Amino acid sequence: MPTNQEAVELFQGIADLLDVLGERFKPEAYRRASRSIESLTEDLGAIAARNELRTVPGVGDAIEEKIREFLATGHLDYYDRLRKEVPPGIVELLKIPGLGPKSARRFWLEPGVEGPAELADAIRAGKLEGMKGFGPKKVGQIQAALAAAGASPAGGRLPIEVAYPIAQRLVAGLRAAGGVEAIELAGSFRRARESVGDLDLLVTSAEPERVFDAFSRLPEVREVRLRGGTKETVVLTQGLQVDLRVVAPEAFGAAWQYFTGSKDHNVHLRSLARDRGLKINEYGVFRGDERVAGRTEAEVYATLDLAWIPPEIREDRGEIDAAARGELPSLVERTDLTGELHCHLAPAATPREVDRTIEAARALGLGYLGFVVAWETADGGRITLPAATVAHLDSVRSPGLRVGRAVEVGPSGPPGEWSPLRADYTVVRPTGKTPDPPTDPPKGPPVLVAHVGGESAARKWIAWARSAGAAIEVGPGAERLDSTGARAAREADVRLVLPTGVGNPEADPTRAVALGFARRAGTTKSDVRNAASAAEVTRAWAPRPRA
DNA sequence: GCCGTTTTCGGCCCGACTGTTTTCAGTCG
Repeated sequence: MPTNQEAVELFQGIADLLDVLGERFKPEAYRRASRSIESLTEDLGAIAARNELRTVPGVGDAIEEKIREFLATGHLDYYDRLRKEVPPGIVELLKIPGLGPKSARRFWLEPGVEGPAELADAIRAGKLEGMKGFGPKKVGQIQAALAAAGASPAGGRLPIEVAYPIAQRLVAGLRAAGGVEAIELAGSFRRARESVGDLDLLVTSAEPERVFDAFSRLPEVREVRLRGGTKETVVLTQGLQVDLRVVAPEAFGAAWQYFTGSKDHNVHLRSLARDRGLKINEYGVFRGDERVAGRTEAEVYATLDLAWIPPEIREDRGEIDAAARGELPSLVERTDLTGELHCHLAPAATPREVDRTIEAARALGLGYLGFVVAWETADGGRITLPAATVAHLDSVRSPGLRVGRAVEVGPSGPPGEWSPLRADYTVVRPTGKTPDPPTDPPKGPPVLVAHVGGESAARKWIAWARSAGAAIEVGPGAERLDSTGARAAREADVRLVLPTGVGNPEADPTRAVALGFARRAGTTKSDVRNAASAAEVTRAWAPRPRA
């Protein structure tokens, strides 16, 4: 059976083809359906089996029919027919920055160009001269874009944990340059999407020119792609595009809302506004010429009688209706976290490092801190912290902070059996030898599943965690649940664990990104194991030995 | 092709920027 991702690509492909064929509204309809499927947390096949495809936003009679055909046969006649009408290279042209469907169609129909390479040849041969709307400057841009596309294919999306430190540096750089009053990040970064295609920065400033100049001169900026009175677009050395916009303070909320998106969320808001005789744009909410809101996001939402909606769930997946009914979930906050359950130290960590970590936990106000004292590595090796270090963490008496021990093992044995060390609880991880969950539920102390990522592994381990009463860790990277996995876990009534960042100074993005993923999945405090009270979490831990 | 507390037909977010334009079209987000 085809995967959701294959359906996403199928409908995107149809949209591109329809675009080139000159269709007006169908392409957007297929893109809408494609985005909608992309944000599903369940297989299309399962939804189809329940006869609920029409509940997916953007799916109507025609697209439901096409999904069913695709699920049943693995292909789609309609798509195959469209592909016969358009040379494959014409769709490739759409990927060239600055070239859209109108231009691609004209190159195809007028000089008869059927792909990027042919277009480059046609330009060199002067075949575009005299084409209306394509003067020397435009042709030069296209030529440069074609060359750039050939040199570095796919300017793909960046994982958010990779983009995170880049974004922090850009913000810090702009602040240091001066002239900046408020500065915030928007776009899919703010919505905590797993990957970002670009970064959106929003600034208020009395001196936009000064800010743009400073932005252009940041060390990571490779080229300035465009610059106007209110926005500047640059490309960073590693290829990421960044948009910087300067807005007036009284419009900051409207602009932040607008540039945070998502597109579908904004379109929905706008149609609500229209129904009320209001107009929303990035400058504010207007009744006629009168601005009625715009300084803060909450103000903008309030004009539509909506509560402020957290950015992580602005995907037009029902959050607007929920806000209208006053039924938005109260999403987990950083300050809800009561402790850390998965703190790794270096294999040769000293007692001093234990103390430093405990200090960090105290600074965050955590009520418990579980150190992994022995662990099985991904390739089946075994590591135990130095005896003096383990003895030291047992001896620590820190008022208000309960220190615990965890042992991290593969799923093969009864958890913890191989370890000579007492453990308050067990962390289970898939290993190279045994990536699948054990058939029997674990016996003994409470269990946290960590280092699980990837769609199929996540599915299996969520099912196991459910039967075992275990929790699963959320966060960035291939070894933790992303927002889709977190939602699946939540829907299976499996508790989540969020990293606090304690004990891992390198992992600044980890804590923030994990929290974003959890919120994106609609997670509330009660879904998170390490947001319960310290007493509740540590109740099952072994009694402390006397010092 | 989708969608509906104004609609089952007639709409479909809206503005910045660029280049090529004598008033606008295309692209992008």
